Amino acid sequence: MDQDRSRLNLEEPRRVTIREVARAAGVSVSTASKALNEQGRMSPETRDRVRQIARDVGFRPNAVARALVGKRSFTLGLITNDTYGRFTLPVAAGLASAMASKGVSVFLCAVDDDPARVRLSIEAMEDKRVDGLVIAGKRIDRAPPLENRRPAMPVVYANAATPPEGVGFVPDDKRGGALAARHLLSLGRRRLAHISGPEDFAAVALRAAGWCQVLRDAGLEPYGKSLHGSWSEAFGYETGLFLRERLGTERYPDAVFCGNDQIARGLIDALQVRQIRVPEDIAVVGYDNWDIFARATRPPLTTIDMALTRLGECAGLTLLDMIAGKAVEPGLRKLPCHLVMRQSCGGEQIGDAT
Amino acid sequence: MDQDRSRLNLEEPRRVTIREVARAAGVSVSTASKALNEQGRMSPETRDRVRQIARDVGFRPNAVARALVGKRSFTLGLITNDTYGRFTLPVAAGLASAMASKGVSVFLCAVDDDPARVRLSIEAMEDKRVDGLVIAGKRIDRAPPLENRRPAMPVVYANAATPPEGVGFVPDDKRGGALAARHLLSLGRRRLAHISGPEDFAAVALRAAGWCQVLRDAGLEPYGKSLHGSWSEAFGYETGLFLRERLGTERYPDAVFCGNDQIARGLIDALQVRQIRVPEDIAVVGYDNWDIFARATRPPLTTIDMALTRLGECAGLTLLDMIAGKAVEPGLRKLPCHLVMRQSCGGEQIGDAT
DNA sequence: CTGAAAGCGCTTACAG
DNA sequence: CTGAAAGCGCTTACAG
Repeated sequence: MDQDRSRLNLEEPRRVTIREVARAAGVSVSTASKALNEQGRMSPETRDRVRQIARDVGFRPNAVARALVGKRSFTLGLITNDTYGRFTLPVAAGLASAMASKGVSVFLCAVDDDPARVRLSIEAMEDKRVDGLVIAGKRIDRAPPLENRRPAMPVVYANAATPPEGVGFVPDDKRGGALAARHLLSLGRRRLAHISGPEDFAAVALRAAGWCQVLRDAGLEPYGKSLHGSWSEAFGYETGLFLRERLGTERYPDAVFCGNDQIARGLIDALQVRQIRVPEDIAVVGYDNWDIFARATRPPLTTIDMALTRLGECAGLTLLDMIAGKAVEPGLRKLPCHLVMRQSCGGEQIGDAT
Repeated sequence: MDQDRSRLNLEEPRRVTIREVARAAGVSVSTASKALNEQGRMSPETRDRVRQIARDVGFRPNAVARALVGKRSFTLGLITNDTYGRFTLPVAAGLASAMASKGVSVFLCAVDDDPARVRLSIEAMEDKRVDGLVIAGKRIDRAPPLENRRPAMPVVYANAATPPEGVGFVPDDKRGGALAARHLLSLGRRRLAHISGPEDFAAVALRAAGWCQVLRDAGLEPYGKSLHGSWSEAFGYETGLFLRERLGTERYPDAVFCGNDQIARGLIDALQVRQIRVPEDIAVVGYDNWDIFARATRPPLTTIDMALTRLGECAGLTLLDMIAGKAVEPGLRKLPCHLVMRQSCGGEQIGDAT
């Protein structure tokens, strides 16, 4: 056993405790604690001496002990049903990195959509006394199945359905749709078609609503039927092969706004087969700014970015406020999207904003 | 403040402690503890009574207190520099879910490649007394910059460079290359070309080595030069447009093994432009089994799956062994890859293994 | 078989 | 200004 440990360099380092710091400084443990935490009044000399010695011996307070006495663990849980990761990944990255700079660590709980795993995760987070929970999803009208469990700590929702009295953050999809419309109008396009994902997604309706409203404000109607299918290249491709037939229009549209980048890519590939030029004949705007797609499309895709990393940051910072007892209004926060220009719309290329 | 709490349903639930369970059961705290943990000898009656009462009042032991006294936090850290997420995401999912079923939670630390953030993360993990650390990367010949810090707890590397005395898990890329070669040979292909990523990636050399060895054992030489470029569709596409020229061959190959799915997809798109049929004229094998690419390629891609989710699981389970003090041999474990058949090679379609 | 005591490493009133 | 005491919620020897 000792052999094994040494073979793997596992010798437990006997970590230095505050007691040893206190003794080395010739003060009591409580004085050492106060010096280290800048609490209460004390002579600058002893405070500095304690801190210097702590630094010298490499003292680092045991966060577990601190959590036990302080009722704060400086720890958060992230519960997500998006194991596929398209959405949670940027959210998690933004959250973890914003929290790291506040000294807060984040537990990752991947739960699929299994209520039993959700329950287990929440219990684990409760047992470990996390200060708060971020509940993240892959669509804004669903959430991991919490059933009726109300977690014993503050909760913030991120890119997921938020209950009436909860606090949640989602991308402003309506504004995203409006951005796409305004951009295409500004380029002089007038026959504006829309192809999107399944109708039962709230995001689909919101993006379409923002899109339509801008068109109507400009005195236009959406060009042709609005088309719905899976969030896949296959749907975009198959639609692109028979675009006029599907839209029920005589002419081709001169612009298409697609509900995500995959649909946009499939569409563009099919238009190429049909010898239709993008952006000359048809301008295309995608949605998601999923790099790996948007950049690889020929031509590279102009698309809407939902700023999910920022969403993760905001969710975390708000959760920290709630944990600190600050007043936080319940409700849904819609975070701004932005347009990333590449080459699928022509027009001025202001460069790649990513 | 009380208003705020109630508005947000933040009333701190006064969680029940073991002391209350003990009192309700009419025993001492130590007896209650032993009953709950099945430690020591005691009469079945009191044990059952205590446990029943604990269940009734919904007692859940405070994991923080347990960690403090037990020197085990049932907590792991995952440190990754793959914020892009292609590799870490499946690794993290496999790790977190395998650990969850053991009652172990995983902290997510995204560090980019910034040494300062690595140091901060490791210190945070040490302070929080995690039992062990998984260090994950995006390529097998690099790792997050630990500098000379040796973490104060057991470490396992996952899909990252592993130091001589460390324990690491990587996909068996050499065998992956061999699998691709054997598959194409079995389909009767004989002019076998290879296109891969940048030469300085160890994975590139390993895949090529496995590939070449199988060819040589079959009395063949790789067909044409082996080509290297970025891990992108663009490289695959541009190579596909001028395939013979790039390979330096007179005829087209009848099969191409690509270093990743993106290159394969770019290649296939270009071959379509050139009116070359896949798989009839050229069979194509990718690498990664990145769903979103492999399925969307026309035709869907036969490719090598690195089983990264399983890699995350294995890394976690081994780390648990090390934490438990079991003997674990240092060294690199190469985990098997497997071939996923779709339609880019023809041959028997045994179905989609994903 | 059961309980009193000590202790994990820290912080926080409270005396001096 | 400094320290002794109590306590966070548990577990673990050790007596009885």
